Amino acid sequence: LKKDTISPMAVRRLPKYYRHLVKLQRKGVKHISSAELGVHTGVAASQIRQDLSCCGEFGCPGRGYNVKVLQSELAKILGMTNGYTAIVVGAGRIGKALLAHFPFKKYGITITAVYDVDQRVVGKTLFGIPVYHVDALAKRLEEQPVNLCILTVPAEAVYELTEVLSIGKVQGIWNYTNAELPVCDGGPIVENVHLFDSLFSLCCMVTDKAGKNIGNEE
Amino acid sequence: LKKDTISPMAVRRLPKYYRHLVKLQRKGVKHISSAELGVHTGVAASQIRQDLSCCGEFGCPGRGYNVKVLQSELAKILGMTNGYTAIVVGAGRIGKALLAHFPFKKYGITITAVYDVDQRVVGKTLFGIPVYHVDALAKRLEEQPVNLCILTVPAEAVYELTEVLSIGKVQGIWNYTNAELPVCDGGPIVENVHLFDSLFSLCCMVTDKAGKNIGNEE
DNA sequence: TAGATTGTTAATCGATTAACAATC
DNA sequence: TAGATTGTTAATCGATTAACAATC
Repeated sequence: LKKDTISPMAVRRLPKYYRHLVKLQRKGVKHISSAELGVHTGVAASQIRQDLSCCGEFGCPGRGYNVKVLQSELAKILGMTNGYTAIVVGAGRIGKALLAHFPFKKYGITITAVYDVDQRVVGKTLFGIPVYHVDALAKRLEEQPVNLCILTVPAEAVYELTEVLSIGKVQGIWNYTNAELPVCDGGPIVENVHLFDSLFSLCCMVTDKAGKNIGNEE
Repeated sequence: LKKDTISPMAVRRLPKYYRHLVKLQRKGVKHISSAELGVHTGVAASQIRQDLSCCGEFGCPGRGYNVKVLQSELAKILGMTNGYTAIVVGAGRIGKALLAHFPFKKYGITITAVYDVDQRVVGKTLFGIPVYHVDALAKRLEEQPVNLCILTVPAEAVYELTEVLSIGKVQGIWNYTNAELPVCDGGPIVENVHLFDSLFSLCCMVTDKAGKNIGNEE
């Protein structure tokens, strides 16, 4: 039963399955059951089956999933085979760290340009990618549309940039700023990294747990 | 009705409320209603009231929430007033980017040490923080426990390190590696950044949406 | 065939939203 | 007092888990 939309919660688990399948294939494992995959990923077997079944029928009753097949099916669902193009807006430390370390190419994503306001980098290249001034972004998006934008600018700049990216028909924004982007319906899909929220969710859980332990074992 | 545990979903929204309250205070706003806060954060008003009420009663019927009071209450709940200490394990680009840019100090977190295996940085300082060899980690944790670890090492190193951190009684791990950490019950709480999953969740949504638009308006 | 494991339906659980008495 | 908005309870919604017939 292939559904027309993957549930939001499933979408967040599929990359985790993919990561594990890559590992399994490297080890030479040919088949894996939902039960076994569940042990490694910390997800219930029935949840995995449900997540996978809404994208199509990849499994084989009695034998489980073919690792190679499932991996390549997930690669398609995750958009790795679409040849997506992306730009990096903001060539600060985070932008540079991503350009240097994140294996975009390996997963089918081509970084076509970097944008910044700093005249010391504009006109040069970073890791082989040409750097343009942010002022040129709107016009360049018109001429050469891209699928994704990796946004690593200071929070003050997001209001204007979100508009430029929306008008420029960017389909997805990977947002590293700690601001909420003012996108409207039909605009780009935003995936927030929100490191601040992530760290303080952790601190909150640590504090919560430590508070409960008073009077208990510790 | 103050509950003894904050729901996992609420924990992930509290930092977002905090961020917005800081903005409001900067603007000089004294009071805010759940309805108004909802417009800015994209969360339903009743959801906000429920999230906040499980931490205590901060609001005032008829007037809303006092911005200053709510902000400082959230700071406490998020652990910002605990004077947490943290170490950075892995002094690569990501570790350095965080040390350079993330305002740990501003939110009550003190980075006490950095650990790496690279002899070129061991013994020096990074942004004023001393860098030690990872081999010294276990012993140093015994002598000087820390609350949090920011883990920015290659995935191969996580198995051993998770054990060292668990034995060393680290309470929380902010995990930047794309591996799942093998923590056991009672061990540190792990908050996964999982940039890979984040990017490909976005790509999956973009692909999903683009697929549905075929035959529609576009 | 017997054992294993799928895809799917039904039951449970938790999270979100709506409603409203209490109250500033 | 009248208007606004809280905290909380009840109703709804969606996501997770359990169960099992189908099937390799």
